Amino acid sequence: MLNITRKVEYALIALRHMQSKSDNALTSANEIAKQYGIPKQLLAKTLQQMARHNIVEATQGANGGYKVAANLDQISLKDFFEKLEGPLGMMDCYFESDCLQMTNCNIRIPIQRINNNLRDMFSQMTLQEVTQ
Amino acid sequence: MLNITRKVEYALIALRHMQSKSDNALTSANEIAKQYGIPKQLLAKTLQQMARHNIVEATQGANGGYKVAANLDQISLKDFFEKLEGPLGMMDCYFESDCLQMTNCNIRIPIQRINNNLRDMFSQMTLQEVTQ
DNA sequence: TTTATATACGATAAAATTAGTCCTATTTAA
DNA sequence: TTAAATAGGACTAATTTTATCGTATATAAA
Repeated sequence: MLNITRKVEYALIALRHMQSKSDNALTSANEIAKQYGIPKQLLAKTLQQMARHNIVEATQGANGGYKVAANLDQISLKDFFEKLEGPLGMMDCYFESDCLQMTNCNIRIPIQRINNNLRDMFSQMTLQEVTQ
Repeated sequence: MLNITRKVEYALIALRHMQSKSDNALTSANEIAKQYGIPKQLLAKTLQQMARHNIVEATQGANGGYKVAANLDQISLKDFFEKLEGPLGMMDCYFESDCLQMTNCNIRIPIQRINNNLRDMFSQMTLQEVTQ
């Protein structure tokens, strides 16, 4: 319960791998996929998604690849998770309001308190802490 | 991401509902299911599971039902979640060690740190805080 | 200019998990 | 004896997650 997704897992592995290299070195999706036994296409999509969010920078073509583009200590884990997977919360009604039971629901408020704690916690942790 | 399951949600709704009644009053699965629009059978199973863990106490037969049996302020949310859904952690390798990539994995240690934070947070919150 | 190796990305399929239902047994008050 | 309730195993349906397929585009190097 409360598992992170493979996508996030792969993204973290990739970031950490890239951070261990010199600043301008490029890393291909293939290289990471092989080394860690990760499905290449899925990893590629994840890297592309990070590129769209300017977390990594892509270089196309032969000898291309990715490198870290952002200051990872300025990106909270909350933001990182949300960039990859969308809203971070224990129940959807934190964000959406189309639950039919809303008027009857007796745990909405307390769940929101928990949610806030959870989001605060991940807001205070940075990507750097995981990938350094 | 990081959603709780319906089972946990239904359990919380049921507990809160029961807590709003006088101490020895019994509540049937049917009553809760109707009032909150929850599938009755699924709710019943959830109540049964809580009964097995002595969170609620069941009375069988006609006019039977459930009532809160435990001191909810002495049960952490972590324990509650784990009673209903098993190990609480962001990645299974926190508990299991059969991941083939273990030797290569570069994020195991940092993820364990996050996990510890997460578990600590839910260890410090009580069921009572959600259901009061 | 061709080829090989990359990224980009939409569409779809497969797998796993979660949610819900069905059925039967047992218990107990009326 | 009947009705209403819990107990729980087996199964089905729905949803989400994970992975693959196919094609387009970019670029370095032969």
